Amino acid sequence: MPELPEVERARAAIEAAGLGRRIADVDDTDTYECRPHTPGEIRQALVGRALTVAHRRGKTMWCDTSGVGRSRTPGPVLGLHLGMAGRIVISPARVRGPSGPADEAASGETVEGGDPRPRRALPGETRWNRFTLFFADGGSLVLLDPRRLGRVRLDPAVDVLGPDALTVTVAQFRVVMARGTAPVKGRLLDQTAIAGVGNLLADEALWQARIDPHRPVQSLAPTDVTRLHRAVRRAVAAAVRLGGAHTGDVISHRRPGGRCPRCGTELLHGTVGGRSTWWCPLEQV
DNA sequence: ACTCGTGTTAGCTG
DNA sequence: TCAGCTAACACGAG
Repeated sequence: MPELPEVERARAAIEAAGLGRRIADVDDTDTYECRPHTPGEIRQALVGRALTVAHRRGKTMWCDTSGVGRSRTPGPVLGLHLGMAGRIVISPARVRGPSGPADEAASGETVEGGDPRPRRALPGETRWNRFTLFFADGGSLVLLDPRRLGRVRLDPAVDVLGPDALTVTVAQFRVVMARGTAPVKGRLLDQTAIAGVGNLLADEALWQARIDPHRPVQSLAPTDVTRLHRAVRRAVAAAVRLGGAHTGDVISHRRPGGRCPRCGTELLHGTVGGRSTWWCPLEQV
């Protein structure tokens, strides 16, 4: 799951529970998740530092890091991407009991980011842990990612992303939609055009705006573009508020036999912009 | 067994 | 050179 709303939830979790904790060790040995870094490279760069700020643009997160010890020179930026199935789990500091760390009691609560829906992973399940920051206080920040399409990397390129979908202005949106022949859904999914719209949010916004996902961007009238801009921002904001991209009005109807929640027409299914797409053939024109 | 997929990107094509 | 498209990635879920 993650689209922008789930990533924002993960960012907020890091902000709430992951900042200012000294990094004592790092498990960066998953060569898929940490590509193109080699095992030990991220560990070497981060041990002794702490995360200081958690940022997000679209579906990409990145954290600033502190200097080591008393050094004021900041460390590298830690980029985090949840891919298609990633989650962030942050566990609290452990309180050392009189007989040592073995009988610690947790202080505070485990904080999660990413898709909030329940899943099958058993408590204590670690096989999907792809990257871990072990804090000096005994807690940790873990990136879980069954599908291994997430990415952890130092100093990620953020400037290649388009404006964030939550805050994109209508002027920026017009520029993005002004050129080319791509289907409008494909353009919405292009992270260098607009950052943060994934497959579900794209279907939801196009349905809200009553625009056929196949329409070439150049064929959109100015009123279509302004309507779509509003629909994108509203759909993303509502999904952030409600807890995920799956909360959209049309999303639960994206299945064989599913009908348009407004007019009852059976939704059509196809591939647009390389992704599975559902739309109302009567209203989306 | 087999298909699908809420993301990204290298590589191909016109 | 560039926009657009496809396959591949990796692996769980139905």
